[in-house]
Amino acid sequence: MSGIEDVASLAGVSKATVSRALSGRGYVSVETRAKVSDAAHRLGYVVSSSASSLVTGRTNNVGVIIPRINQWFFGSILEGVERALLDRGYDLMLYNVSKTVEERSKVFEYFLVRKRVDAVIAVTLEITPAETERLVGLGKPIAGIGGPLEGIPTVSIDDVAAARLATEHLLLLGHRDIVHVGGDVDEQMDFHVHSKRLKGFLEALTAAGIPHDENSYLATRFDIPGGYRVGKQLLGDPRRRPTAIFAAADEVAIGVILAARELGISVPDDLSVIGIDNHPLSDMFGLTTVEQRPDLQGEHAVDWVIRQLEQPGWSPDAGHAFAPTRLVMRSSTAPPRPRTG
Amino acid sequence: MSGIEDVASLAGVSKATVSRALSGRGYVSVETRAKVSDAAHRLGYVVSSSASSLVTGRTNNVGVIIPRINQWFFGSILEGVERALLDRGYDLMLYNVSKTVEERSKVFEYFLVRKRVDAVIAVTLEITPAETERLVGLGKPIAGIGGPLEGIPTVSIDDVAAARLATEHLLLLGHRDIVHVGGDVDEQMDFHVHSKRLKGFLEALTAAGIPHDENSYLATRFDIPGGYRVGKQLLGDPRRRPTAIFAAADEVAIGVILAARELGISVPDDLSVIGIDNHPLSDMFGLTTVEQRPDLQGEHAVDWVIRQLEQPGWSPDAGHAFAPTRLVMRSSTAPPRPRTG
DNA sequence: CTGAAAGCGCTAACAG
DNA sequence: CTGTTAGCGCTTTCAG
Repeated sequence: MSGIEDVASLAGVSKATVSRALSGRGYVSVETRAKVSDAAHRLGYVVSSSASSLVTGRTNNVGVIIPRINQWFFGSILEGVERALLDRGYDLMLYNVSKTVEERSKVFEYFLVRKRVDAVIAVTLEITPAETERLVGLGKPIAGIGGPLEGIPTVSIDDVAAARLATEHLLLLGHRDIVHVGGDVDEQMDFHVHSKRLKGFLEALTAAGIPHDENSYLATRFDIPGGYRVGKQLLGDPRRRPTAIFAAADEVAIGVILAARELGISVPDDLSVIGIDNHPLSDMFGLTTVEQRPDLQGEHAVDWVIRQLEQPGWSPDAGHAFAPTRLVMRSSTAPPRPRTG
Repeated sequence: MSGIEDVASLAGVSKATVSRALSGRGYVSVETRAKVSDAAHRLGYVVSSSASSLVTGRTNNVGVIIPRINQWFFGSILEGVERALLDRGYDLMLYNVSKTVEERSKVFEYFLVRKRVDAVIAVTLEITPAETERLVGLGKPIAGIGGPLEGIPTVSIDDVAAARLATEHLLLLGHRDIVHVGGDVDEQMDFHVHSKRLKGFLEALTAAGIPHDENSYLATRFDIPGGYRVGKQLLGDPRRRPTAIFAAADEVAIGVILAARELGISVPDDLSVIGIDNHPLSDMFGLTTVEQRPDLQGEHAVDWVIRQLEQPGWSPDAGHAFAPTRLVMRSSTAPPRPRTG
């Protein structure tokens, strides 16, 4: 494995010139540059990142803290972040951190501090003020995705607006008897998501002058089995059955649809269902949904931190950016069936 | 950010002693060690990984090359690898590499070589001999998960045996008319998986003296919509309908079940279905399956590379290890319905 | 535009 | 058991 010295002597220049030629920093004549990169190529030379980091203080690494991987939302974020990072020449250091305190502290106290990363992207992390302080104290660019993090710029969709949009769609179709199935407070996502989506739902109902009570809302796990379970329970009794359900996530909505099918309830004839996400399976189930693009949110966060890295002094205008959403209409919604009798 | 020098002077010892005390390498008296770690703690000192890597040549980083993230099998592997790595004090550098040549070469030629990783774990990568050579040429421990990689130790389940097990289960129940739904050759996983599972299927049929022809096998995408599509097509015509289907992955099996339900075909009364994976959704669909644990495969690969790192000279006995599988029986399989008439 | 020299912060002999 | 010393491989002034 050849070093900069080898390249220098093969090219007939000094180490300094090789460094300048290869890194692009500083003036090098065109022909010298050519000679150098030729020599580097022939030797298969590649800079030692440790040596280079040692002197520059930059690692070209971005740490990503994410609570889980094997779930569409999180996986998509990770894919988006990864792509964006690789594109820009950075490496991605993955920290899959669950909610257990020890694991978290291990990452916060130990891994992240070892001068291994230039910046940090935190995904839907509900962190304590102390942890935030620690992160910020590193003096490194940080961006969050998902929940708002006090004192850290974050990107997410506008959960309230998305929920309102979904609810309004049902309202516009003529539904009056709508139930919202949201997420469990201490499961999966940070709870802001759940409360905000509920808020948007209630706002839309209120604006339309539709009354609601505690039966208008149900919580369950944010996955297909969670939706299925709640669907069975909610749709089992024909007298209590709403004409439409707004699920806070597509997976939940799909679970509801599966439950409805098993109960012989036709979607959308007897029941309209709408979700949020545009999950890959949603198309197959004809699910109407408010699309969010976690991968783009990931890219956005990457842009932020890299910009801060490359233009020192720059910082995001606002503490928070909203990623776009849009309504994707499919066959799971329709006007309520006119009452017979 | 204080350096080793600061700790040394606060503790009243030399830099070398600090290094020894904190890294655990070399002899240090108990009391000195205490003094040193106390000082380090008070200063919030943490080694500079670049400096340390520069001299030791070790980065405490393991690179993971994986073709996709947002799919149960791959996500589970990644979770398993991540957990194992963090446990052992290593960081994980993620390279999400699709099949496009440019992306791959970028990783192989550039990222991996920058002395950034001590070892590499390659997940279901079908790499060219040249790429293998490049990887091996790095002189770093490598392990593969999934497809066998020529010249690289790998871990995977025994696909042939797993498929045989699934098929034998159906056979034992009395099924004679079984169709295998496998994966598209140029989709998703490397094609060895598909051909091996087909092989196991055919072996079991042959051993049982059951004839098969080209209609015994169908390929589709390894996901729920893929299974659904093929299910609709295969089950649409009552005269061609088999009594059982062995899907090469649970997601495909679930798609088949959904298709069957829509066609009014009862599972398992009219059709038995079995898959491979034990996907989280399988329970909900009552799917009988051959369980594989991608997370454990990930841990196994981590063990291998770390062992090589920590005991130089050690190498896996065999070029390949089989991860365990087991049959998880649920309600989607039953004896074929006795012929009427 | 290029070269010489001085480290970046740590570890690994080697003596003591 | 501990200190001294010499780099690891690069980048960056600072002169030319």
